[in-house]
Amino acid sequence: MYLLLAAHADGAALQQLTADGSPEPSNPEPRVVRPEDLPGVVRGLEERHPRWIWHRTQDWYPALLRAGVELERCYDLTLCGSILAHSEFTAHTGYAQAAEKLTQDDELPLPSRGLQPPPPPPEQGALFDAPAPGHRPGQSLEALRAEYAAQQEALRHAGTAIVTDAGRRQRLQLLLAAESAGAMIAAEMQHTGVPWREELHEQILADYLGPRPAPGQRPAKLEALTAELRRLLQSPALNPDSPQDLMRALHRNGIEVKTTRQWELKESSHPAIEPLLAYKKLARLHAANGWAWLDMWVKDGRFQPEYVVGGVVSGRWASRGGGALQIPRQIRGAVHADPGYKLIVADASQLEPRVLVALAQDAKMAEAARDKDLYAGIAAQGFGGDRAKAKVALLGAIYGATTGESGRLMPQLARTYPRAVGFVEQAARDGEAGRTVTSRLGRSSPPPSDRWLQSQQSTTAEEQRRADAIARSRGRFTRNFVVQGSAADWAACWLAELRRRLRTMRAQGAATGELVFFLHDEVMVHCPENAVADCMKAIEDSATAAKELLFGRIPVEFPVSVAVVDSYDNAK
DNA sequence: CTTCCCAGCGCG
DNA sequence: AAAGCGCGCTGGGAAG
Repeated sequence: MYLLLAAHADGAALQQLTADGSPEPSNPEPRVVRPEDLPGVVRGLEERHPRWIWHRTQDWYPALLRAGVELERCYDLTLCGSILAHSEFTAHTGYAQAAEKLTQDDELPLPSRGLQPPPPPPEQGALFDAPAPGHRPGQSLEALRAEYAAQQEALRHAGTAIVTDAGRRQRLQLLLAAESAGAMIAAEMQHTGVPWREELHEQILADYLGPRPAPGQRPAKLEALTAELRRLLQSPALNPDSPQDLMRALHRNGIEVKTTRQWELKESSHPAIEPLLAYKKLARLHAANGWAWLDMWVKDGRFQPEYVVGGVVSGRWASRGGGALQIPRQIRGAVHADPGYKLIVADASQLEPRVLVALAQDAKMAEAARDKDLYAGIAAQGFGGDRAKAKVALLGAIYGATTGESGRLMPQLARTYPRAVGFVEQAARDGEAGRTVTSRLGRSSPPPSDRWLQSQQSTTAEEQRRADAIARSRGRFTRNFVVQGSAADWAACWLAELRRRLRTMRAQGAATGELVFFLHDEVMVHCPENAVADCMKAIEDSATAAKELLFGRIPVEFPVSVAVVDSYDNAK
């Protein structure tokens, strides 16, 4: 059952659709629901397990969650439209071509075609008080119905320009489902929040920085280090937070650095370097995750960041507010389970290299990937047992390293694994030549930038040199895109499978945990102690399911390492 | 005064 | 030990 939910002047409009996006013949008339009635109506309809179709999950779902309504599945027209408009699998369809034309004409697409920046978060409670999110032309029930029908039509023809390919269609359909599930999970995780103990955070800050200072003041430890630096560098007014100021002071003392980055500073043995590095470390903690951050972002024991699904071209999520995807190790001790609960922290081990093995179908590397430690397996096969070397070489292949040790190891890696290396090399050549590349499930890289297109017109030798640099830069991007994007495909499926299993457990009346955090290849479940074993199994089963959804039954393992802890800093 | 960009560093 | 990919956030500092 498919239910389209759209904004309406009097609240919301609902219409039942068929799978291809036509009005359901037995019940074709839309129904208008007043805002205050919407949660109850939606809750009632949910019993029929519909797929909710809406312009953006962010428009509707947060407010429904606040009203206590959780839903099973949805179809996010904006996120799916963005994928379909750019995917190579649908590039030959009218849908993608219309989107392309809109881009060229520089018009605002309907409803989005993935070209809009992410929307600002809706006002608290605004949905049910005001006439609805985005009551705008182009987002009427009829416009959204037509959009859904157009997307389904494009999906039906997924394949190549010559032939519709059931495998590609299935993968793309899976991606759309996983992306939409991701949008729901993002809203649910924001609603739930990460369990965060303010007093533990404050204790960490006090240990590192000293007591909380007055606003605008440096904490005691930073103040002391500043005084020491001023003395050692004979610069009484030095502001160590100013790179320019700092650079001048270093030069006056014969420390000839070109930047003030940590690694360059470490080259020098001047006595001021050690306190300077200490200062930088602590200043970062104070500025990024200090008392101001705690005041701003943690309320009632929960950190509730906004996740931006589709915020990264590769399919990874981004986040907005609070730096949710950059929680530093220093303060992870503040992430702490509630009494009677545990945190289950699981991450996919060496995900990107394993994804490369599967993409390239490199049988030799697959042998190495049967090891729990893929790098050790590779080291044994081609690097004389030197794990560090194997790791640097493989990551270098995925990122496109050209210089340094990583670059030097590439020939050796290519000899041992011609298929795997050949796969990323091909992606790099495609990117250099201005072609797009595509993840396993069908998310394609953006077309070449204007800069790249401009550079193709180069005439002089100097221009040609710059054009080559631009092409190589795009090559590194597309080389990485196929791996990072397919890893994001896998992670999206993992997350969606896990959510489904956790919901099933709860529906069966079992104790179960809640997803509270997701970070590229890592999930955190906040879980009653008596449900830990079942949740761990769900996490592991979901990882296997994700692998098979992407690649079928292939002899490559995607192991997850799982830690059951009270506190995030004990998770590894 | 506000707005924008950069350097630097946190995460994967 | 950094570099090769992808992000967000901060303070400083320049531009408007």
